[in-house]
Amino acid sequence: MYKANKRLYISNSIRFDYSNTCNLKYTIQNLITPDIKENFNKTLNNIQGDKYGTKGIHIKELTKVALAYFFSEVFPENYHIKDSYYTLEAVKGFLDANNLSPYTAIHEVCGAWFPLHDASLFNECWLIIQTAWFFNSEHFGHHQYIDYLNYYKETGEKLPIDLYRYDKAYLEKKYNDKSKVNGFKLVEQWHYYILYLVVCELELPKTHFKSTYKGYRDYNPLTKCPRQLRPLTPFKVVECDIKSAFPTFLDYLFNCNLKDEVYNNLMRWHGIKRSDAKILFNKKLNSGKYLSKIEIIDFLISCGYSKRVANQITKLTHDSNTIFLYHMTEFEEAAINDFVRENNMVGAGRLHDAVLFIDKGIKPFNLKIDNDISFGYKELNRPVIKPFFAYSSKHLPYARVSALPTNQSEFTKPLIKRYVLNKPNAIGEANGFKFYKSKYDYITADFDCNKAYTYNMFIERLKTTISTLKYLNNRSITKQELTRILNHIRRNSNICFSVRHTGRFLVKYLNAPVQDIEIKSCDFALTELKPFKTKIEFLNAYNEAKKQINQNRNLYKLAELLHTSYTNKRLSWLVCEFIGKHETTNKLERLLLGRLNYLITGYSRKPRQKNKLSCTLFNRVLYKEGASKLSKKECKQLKDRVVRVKFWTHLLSVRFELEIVPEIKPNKQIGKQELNWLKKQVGEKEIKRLHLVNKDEVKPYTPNVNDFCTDMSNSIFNQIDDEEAYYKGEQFWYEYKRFHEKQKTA
DNA sequence: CCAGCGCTAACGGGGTGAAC
DNA sequence: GTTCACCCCGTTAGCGCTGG
Repeated sequence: MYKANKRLYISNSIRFDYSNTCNLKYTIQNLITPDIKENFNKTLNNIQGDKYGTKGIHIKELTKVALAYFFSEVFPENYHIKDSYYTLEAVKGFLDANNLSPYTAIHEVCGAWFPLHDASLFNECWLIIQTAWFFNSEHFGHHQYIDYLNYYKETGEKLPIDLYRYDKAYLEKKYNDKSKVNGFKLVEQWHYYILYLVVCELELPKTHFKSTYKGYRDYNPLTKCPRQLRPLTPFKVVECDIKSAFPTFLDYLFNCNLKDEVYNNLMRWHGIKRSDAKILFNKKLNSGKYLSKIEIIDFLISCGYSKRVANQITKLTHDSNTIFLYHMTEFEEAAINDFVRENNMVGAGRLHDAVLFIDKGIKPFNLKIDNDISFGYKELNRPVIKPFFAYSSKHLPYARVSALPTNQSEFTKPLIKRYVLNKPNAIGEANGFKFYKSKYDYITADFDCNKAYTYNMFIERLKTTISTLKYLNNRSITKQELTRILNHIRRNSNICFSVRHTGRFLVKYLNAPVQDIEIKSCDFALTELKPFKTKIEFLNAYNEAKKQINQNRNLYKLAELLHTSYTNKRLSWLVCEFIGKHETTNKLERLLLGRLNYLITGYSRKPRQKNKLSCTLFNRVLYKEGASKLSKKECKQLKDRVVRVKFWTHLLSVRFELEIVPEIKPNKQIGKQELNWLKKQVGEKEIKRLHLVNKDEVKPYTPNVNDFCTDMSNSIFNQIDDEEAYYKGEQFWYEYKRFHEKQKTA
């Protein structure tokens, strides 16, 4: 049984002395010099082609310079270059992941996305590295066409024709040729064909390529490459050829309109294929030496020409000065030149009546020139779309990677990504977080891409996202929006996957019915968009926010307790439970409570039930109950304590903007003493919590409960997700006013 | 049937040196 | 001194590839 023949026909002259996975760190680093750009440019302009004996630079050397240019000018400088990056395979991976060139690679390699620089020689670098990788890859150096011919010539047996995947008639025709097939030669032609395309595209000098001009035609490496091998390039190639070239020129010359009909008539008349019709037509017209004018006129009439025109054509076939072919190629050259000029195709290479060029994604060509000559547009190859999935290890700037772009302008129409189902009351807001009394429910289409997924999990997550977006927006997302999302993930996360393949796979789910929607719940939200750099940073901020809110809440509770007691003139032992287990969390509140209780009752611990009355400050001082029993000294001390309690009550009332009881007038001197005492206990920083924040420091925009269900598309809560990162330069206090208002109305 | 180029085997001319 | 085998080297025919 015939096995796939993977014999390589790579001759020494084109062989590379390193593979795609060879680590070239030392070589590359030695080539990185301050004048790398000039060096790369100089080397490019001296590229060796198929001309024997000239001293151009071989592609394998040029590639090393291109790699040095890549790491010097294209690779972002703020990323660490790992040793494993110094290979052709890795660099191609980076170029494929973030392709800033207009070209399209046929084979995509799995690589991390980096913000590459669009350096001045990026396109040159891209083409050289893609080409070099291709020459070293499994896709180059063998082909079924070569294998089949070679096997036949060596053994005299034909390999199974039904397994042949290309033009079988063409192969059969080649079997009949008696010559020896040199696979090495064919592959060399293939090699120089690709290099010549690159040289044309980049407008490099062709001094090291064999190219001769004769009979209005240009004989270059393109004309030497077998037709079967021409679509096999590292990049997308397009061919534009003149439709029915010679009949078109005859039409133009003799003012008739047959064109394609000529070949059609011959095909019908003789029952032959189009390619054979072409040969027959030219065979006859080239036979001026052997055939009489009458014979040729008869033939032309059978093609569909009128007698008058047929007669005029024989003037060309029987021209003693110039052969018929040159009459045609003169037109051919003019037509090609016009086509190239009109479409401004500087990078195109001529192949007789056609031009070949590396595809740059620009399609609207002027395919008809000089009114009558029309050109065909044919893509010789298309990208091979294969799935791949892996994780890269590049450093990510943020702890959480959102699957959906945060910037609304990424989408043509605004997309709702998140929807909050109910609105609980807020407890408070600090450090960019907002906490709620209870958990609230929400639906989100987003997910964290900075987590480890298997390929299947990842696809399922994306399907859920598509479904949820459809549910939230009441419409299916478009193909473009899907591509934007996939590109966003590829760009910002460590997940390496084929955007082309995944996109193509997911397209069929765009219009699928909505799946079960997952409802999540959470008791906090974020008020800012800027991302955290690490997970611990998020947790620290989250905990800090919780702490600040709890502290404020504790202090407010104390203030309120004191205030109401004072208002009701029932000032006795204060009982207040604080949130927070950690010693430092509510040290200030506990100290203050202890101090107040001491001032009010004279005890540092809660007195026994029976002494309750005697321990109330107001009972004894304000109402002067039993005051006569006290000594003068005791009276003075009691009055002093009243002043101190008054001070605290005033301070806390101002702090939380409570309505101040009229008779309270703080003594500034005593107040200073009290504050100094507390400062000694808890420190300067903590004391600040007792004072209202400067109004200017408060952020102008503060989201409120109305943000939730009113205008969904503009609400900040529908743009960001929990944990969606945020960063604030300076810690700030967020006062409690809003919370206080909520408490009142609740 | 025409054109081009590249490659290779075959051919043929000229020089050389051994054998007669 | 003549002859002939042999080598070197340049030319050429034939076949490969392309285009119509």
